[in-house]
Amino acid sequence: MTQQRRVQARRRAPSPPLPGQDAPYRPADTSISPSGAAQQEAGASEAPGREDDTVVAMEGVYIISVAARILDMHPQTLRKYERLGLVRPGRTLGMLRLYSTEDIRKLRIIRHLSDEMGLNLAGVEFALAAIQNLLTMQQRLAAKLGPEAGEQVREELHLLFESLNLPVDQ
Amino acid sequence: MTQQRRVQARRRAPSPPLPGQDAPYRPADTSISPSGAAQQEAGASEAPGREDDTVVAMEGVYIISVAARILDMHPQTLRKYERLGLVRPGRTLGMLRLYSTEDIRKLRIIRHLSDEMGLNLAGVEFALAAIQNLLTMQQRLAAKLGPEAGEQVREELHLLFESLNLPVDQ
DNA sequence: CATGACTTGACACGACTTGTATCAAACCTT
DNA sequence: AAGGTTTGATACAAGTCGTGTCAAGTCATG
Repeated sequence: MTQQRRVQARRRAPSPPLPGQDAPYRPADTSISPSGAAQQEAGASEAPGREDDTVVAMEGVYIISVAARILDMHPQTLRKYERLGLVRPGRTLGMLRLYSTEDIRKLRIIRHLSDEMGLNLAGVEFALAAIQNLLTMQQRLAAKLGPEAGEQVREELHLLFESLNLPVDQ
Repeated sequence: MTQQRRVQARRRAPSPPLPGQDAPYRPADTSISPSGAAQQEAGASEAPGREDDTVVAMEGVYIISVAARILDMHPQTLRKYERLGLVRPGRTLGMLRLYSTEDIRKLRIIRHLSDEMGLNLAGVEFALAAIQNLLTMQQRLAAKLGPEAGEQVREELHLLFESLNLPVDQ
């Protein structure tokens, strides 16, 4: 009843747009995806002027500066998340990080768990593991119990995610 | 692979057994349970000399000092948890907190989530809600799909809790 | 080859969280 | 009435976490 929210809403924009060396624009080439593709797509999703959550999903990979812009997160934060094992972006031949759209989606969930729900990184790790395990559990149950029971399980899981404020699209 | 553990193991015994006023022994009477019952039972589960997790479950209620001794947690910590809505102990007529064995069990889970797994309190709240919702989901599915499918669900949930390191006995 | 732009890892700082210590006041039992 | 305990409030120390900064390395371009 009392149950205060304890949402801190730290992070996010205490810093003016100072041109510090860590929020650049044009990425180095990738040597994996067709040369320059990441750069192009990143530019495309930035140009329309919409700023945050509702960026249209696009296929492709992004180097860290572009991924950071898309997510509105600090590049150092993304690096730290990788060090802690929360995400695992690919690498170019030159060892540059490459964030896939799947990584971006995962990072959005991480951002929600951290900012909106106030979890620390251990909690984020736990929640991600829980989501992952629940989804595979759903698969197994559907395989074992047949399609209609599987559908019931899917519905229940949907309700669960909803009541836990987990933005999982299944 | 790299994936370091990030277990901090803070709390727990940086303080010598100084006789500060907040770790007493004999509780005040309760006026709800038969007079002195809490005290007796607390004494019983302490006397055998075993110290921590494997205390045999007993029915009864405990005032905060006894509960704190049983759990090896600081009374102030228990009060703070109540303020945050994590536990909701009963009260005597004189407003003393009364912790049931169910509360004790819940507090053990909280302690595990916090100490062993490193979750902050927001994460603990999330995990507790997840556990609760999963258990009621299990009930609903068993009711809808019948006993054998219900048993399958129960098994899957057991595996889930296990792989998430959640000490839930179901 | 030289230059510029960018990323990399490492370190440090400030804000916040959290368990614990401390205090005066109120309560209960002897 | 006296002693012991709980209560709520406040304060402090240690840890967490996002972010700023730096030198060194990599890559494309002129």
